[in-house]
Amino acid sequence: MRYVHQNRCIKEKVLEFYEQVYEIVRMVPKGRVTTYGAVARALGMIRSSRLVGTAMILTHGPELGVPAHRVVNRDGLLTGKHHYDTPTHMQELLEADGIVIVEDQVQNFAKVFWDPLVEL
DNA sequence: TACCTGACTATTT
DNA sequence: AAAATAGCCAGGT
Repeated sequence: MRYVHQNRCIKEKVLEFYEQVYEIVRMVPKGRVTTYGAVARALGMIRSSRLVGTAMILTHGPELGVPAHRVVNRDGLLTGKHHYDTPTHMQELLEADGIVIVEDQVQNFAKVFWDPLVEL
C-alpha cells in the first residue's frame, strides 16, 4: 500500500513539473525559440532537460495551448521533428512563425533564441 | 530487480 | 572540430 501511495506522490510531482514546463513554453513569443535545457534551468531543474522533451510529447494528444514546436535542442536543431505527423510539420510550423530553417537547423539561432531566465 | 530507451547536455577524445 | 562518452531521470518491460 505504502508503495503505491509513494508512487502516486512521485507521479504528481512529475505532472506538476510538466505543468510548469507548459507555463513557460506558452510564453515563448511567435518568431522566437527556446531550448529544453533553458526551460529546465528556468525551473531550477537543470538536470531534467530530458523530461522537458517528454513533456512536449504529451502536448500532442489533448489541445493544450502549448507551442511545442518552439522548443529545440541547444544547437538549434529540430530534434523533435519525428514526433509530428509528417517529417516537415515542425519545420512548417516554425516557418509560419517567421523562422528560417535549413536542414533542420534554425538560422540566426542566437538572435531568435528566447531564454526564459533573461526574458522573464 | 535489472536493463533499455529517449523531443538532453556537458565533457572528453 | 567532429565523435564518442558519460551523467542525467522518468517510464516501460
